[in-house]
Amino acid sequence: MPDVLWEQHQVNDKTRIKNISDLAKIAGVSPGTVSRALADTGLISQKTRDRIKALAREHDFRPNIMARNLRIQKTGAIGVVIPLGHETGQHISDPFFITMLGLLADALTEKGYDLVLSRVIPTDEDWLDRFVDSGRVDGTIVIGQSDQAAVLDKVASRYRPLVVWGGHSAGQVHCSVGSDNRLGGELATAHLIKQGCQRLAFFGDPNALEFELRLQGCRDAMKKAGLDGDITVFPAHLMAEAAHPDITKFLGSAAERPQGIVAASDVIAMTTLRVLAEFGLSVPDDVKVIGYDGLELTEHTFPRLSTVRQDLTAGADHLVNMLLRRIAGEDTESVILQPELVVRNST
Amino acid sequence: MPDVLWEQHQVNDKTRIKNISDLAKIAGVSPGTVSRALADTGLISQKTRDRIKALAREHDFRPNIMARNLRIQKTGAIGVVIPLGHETGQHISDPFFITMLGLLADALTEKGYDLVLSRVIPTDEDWLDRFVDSGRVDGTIVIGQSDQAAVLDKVASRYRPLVVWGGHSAGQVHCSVGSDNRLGGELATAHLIKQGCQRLAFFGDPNALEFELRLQGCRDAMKKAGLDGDITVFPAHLMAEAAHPDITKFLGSAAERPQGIVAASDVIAMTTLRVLAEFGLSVPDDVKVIGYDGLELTEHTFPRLSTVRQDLTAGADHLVNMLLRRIAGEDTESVILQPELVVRNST
DNA sequence: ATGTATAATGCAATCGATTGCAATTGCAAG
DNA sequence: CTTGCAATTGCAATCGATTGCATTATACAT
Repeated sequence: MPDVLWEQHQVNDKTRIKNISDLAKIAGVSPGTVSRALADTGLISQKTRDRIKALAREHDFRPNIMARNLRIQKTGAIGVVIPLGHETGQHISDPFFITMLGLLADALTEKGYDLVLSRVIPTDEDWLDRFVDSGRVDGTIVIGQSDQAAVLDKVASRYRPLVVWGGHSAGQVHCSVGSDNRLGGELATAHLIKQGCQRLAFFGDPNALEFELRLQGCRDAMKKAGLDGDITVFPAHLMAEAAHPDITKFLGSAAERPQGIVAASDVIAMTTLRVLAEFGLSVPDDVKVIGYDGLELTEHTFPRLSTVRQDLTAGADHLVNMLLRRIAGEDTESVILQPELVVRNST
Repeated sequence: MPDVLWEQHQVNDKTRIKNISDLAKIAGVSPGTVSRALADTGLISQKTRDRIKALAREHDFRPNIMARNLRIQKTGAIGVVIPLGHETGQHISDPFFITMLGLLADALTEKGYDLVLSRVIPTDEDWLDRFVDSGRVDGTIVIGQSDQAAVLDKVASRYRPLVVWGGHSAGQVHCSVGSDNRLGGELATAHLIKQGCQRLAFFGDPNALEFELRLQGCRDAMKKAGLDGDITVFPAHLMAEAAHPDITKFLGSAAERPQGIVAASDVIAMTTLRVLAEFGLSVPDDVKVIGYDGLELTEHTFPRLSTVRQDLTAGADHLVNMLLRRIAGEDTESVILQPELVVRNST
């Protein structure tokens, strides 16, 4: 351990290159030249450029990013914000967010951007303004509209580099990427009906835009199948911990137990599966359950969960590509991806 | 006074306030005064301070963060990096990472720091140097040592603001926070033995430091129980997708099927549960399985998974508190948290 | 050589906020 | 009405890299 301290001293008292001017001095050129050499503009002769780069490597010097950012007026970072609007207790560790976040991290890293993560609980209607105006990021990706569609529209009308993962509704101002939630809901419901379900329930809070759309899809399917009566809507919480007691109560007291349950998300579906098991009900024999999202964890439930898969990888790629185009000043249209029915053992 | 207001509106309608000098101009003071007023240094008289703040709000002006960062030589951001070393295919969406990430996001946000996320696949031994020297962050949290303990030690010897989630081993240079992995492994194994298991297996790759420690704990427990023969070590992959075929093969061909399985992580345990179900084996009757981490998802498996819980919330809090202290120049000791045995239905 | 075109480099002004120090104002006591 | 001291405010130099424009070095042709 003493050696360590000693080493530090050694390194420190030798010529410590702290900025471009220092390097310029020992290279015998001007700071501007160093800057250009390091930046690989074609303006500097091969020879001096190599020499400067070698020196930089030798002293392991890296240009100060803050100064660079200030000068070029860019941060090199993209903000990813997760609004937890319609569900105050909701946690960022929701598997869906997390999956999306990981994919975005990969896509952004590949493009050379940093990802700054922000979990926001919308308290007033300026939360997004504050974030985008903070000057910390060059662009912003919002994951999920929650119940904040109005805020998103407001900001989008003045702030270009903004894209949103979520549903698309008529007249929407902000640019979004998401699956066709209504179609997805219809696929799920039609499948349940085909499996013989008549009494259906929808587990999820329609205050979230995407869930609302999925629910509409459910109704579409029922209409097409000529089923009368409405689907029972139960606004289950998003988080498993919170949803479990709710769903238990609902299923325990429901006068007529639904034969088929469309869950608004895989996490809700998983929780439902567990509650049903606790009631001693068999899935899919007694009740059929289908999820939504197509997360990897649906492979590991028992029984394996049928679901409506959204291609999140493609979605993440779209989000970052479109965002970069918007940063570059281009205009972009919202993208609606095709959802895909995945039939496994729970239906 | 009226003239002033009128003038202000003129300005407001026409030119946007871009920087502190603009605001200083319309306030009739110097830029320095504006800076001090907005920063709430006690140096500016109540009256002018209020006036300036009001103007700032009116024009919704916020000082440029990049300029501020450059001047005060701080970024206001903390890097969180996830090295995916011993497992190239491993994905950031691993539930454990994600959970930790969410907790860190909360803790950092609360302290006023941004979180910049970086997923790194260590290709050479300079990956961490590059990150910490990039100048984008004031400090760095590494989640998981993976097989990169040497790199962490190297960087830690010269870069103070670094803390690591993971195991603690003798002579370790970097400052870490983590549970007592060896004890945790022992707890899990002792529990299995107490439930009557004799032939045991450990699922997980000991190349990762934490897993190695957990495995040592397993051996400790066996020794204490006087069991002869070693525990069978099977280096299952971390990701469920990759682990599933592996485990299937292993359990299908193992001459003597283990009676108890200690999984190095909850995710591995979950996958094991699924494979066993597919073999038609009953848990816990035929085989007992215990996980490690105590993630929330273990509540939702079937059967509910016994596991060794690490208090990740406390861990995250320690990580950020210690990091902030290190940034402030203090020294900190590694922290070892107590793991806790959680017995549910899989053992 | 001499001129000219072109490739390399240097110069100095930015980007916008912070802050040590100097200058001013305010206020009270003399 | 000074003088003195403290409370405010202004001035100007930073922080470090980038870049338009000016200038010098090099190459090539005549």
